[in-house]
Amino acid sequence: MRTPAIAEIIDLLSQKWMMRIIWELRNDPMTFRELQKACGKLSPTVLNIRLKVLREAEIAQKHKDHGYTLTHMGQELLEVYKPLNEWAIDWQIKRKKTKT
Amino acid sequence: MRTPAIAEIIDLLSQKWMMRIIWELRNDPMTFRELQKACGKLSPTVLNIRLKVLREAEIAQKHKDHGYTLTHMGQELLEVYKPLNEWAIDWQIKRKKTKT
DNA sequence: TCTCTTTGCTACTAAATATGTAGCATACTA
DNA sequence: TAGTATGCTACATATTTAGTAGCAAAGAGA
Repeated sequence: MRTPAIAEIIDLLSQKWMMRIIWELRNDPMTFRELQKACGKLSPTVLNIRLKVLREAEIAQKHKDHGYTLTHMGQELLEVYKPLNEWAIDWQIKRKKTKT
Repeated sequence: MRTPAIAEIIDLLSQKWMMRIIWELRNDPMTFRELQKACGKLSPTVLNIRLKVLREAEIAQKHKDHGYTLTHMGQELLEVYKPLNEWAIDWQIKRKKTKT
């Protein structure tokens, strides 16, 4: 029995900063340092490792001149963030009601 | 400027094993130990911490008798996994073509 | 040509987080 | 009443991340 596709992407996305980096790349293109700033306290060590993985996974790519962009697959992955975003807004509202 | 809802859920889901635990909870209900086995090498220490966060976030809940289940919000979050799963299958196919 | 910036990225140590194993208290089962 | 399964904690070891400094390459301006 082989690893299901979903398990593979869950593993990849579960690494710290991974989802965030993809999310920040929605504003194509981003330089290495812009990405770092956008994420807050993300060390260059980790960013470099994450970008390497994202490139190998063909989700992001390095642009000729400067900066990084999402590949076509990457952009389609970004589409998944939409329902997540909608869910998150709902979640925030419902939790506010529950609190205090 | 407050934290966007999406950023909050990205932070939560980016913790190691978090996405996986939610995914495994699709087969409601799961005991603590079943969850641990399902995830592979997930230590009880971490599982306990994650479950606490998930309960506070009202995504999972502890069942009276044994085991854990997703809340209503949790089940709706699981819906987001569907487009992710479809994407992942596509991704796996396309990457196979590229390789070797 | 000589600085001054900005780029992507590496090195290295300290801090944070996860693993792995043992085991405890409770509750149910035979 | 001994056995088993439950949720969970403790703690030492291993892995991962943060934080800072800095380098080599590329471009801009004087």
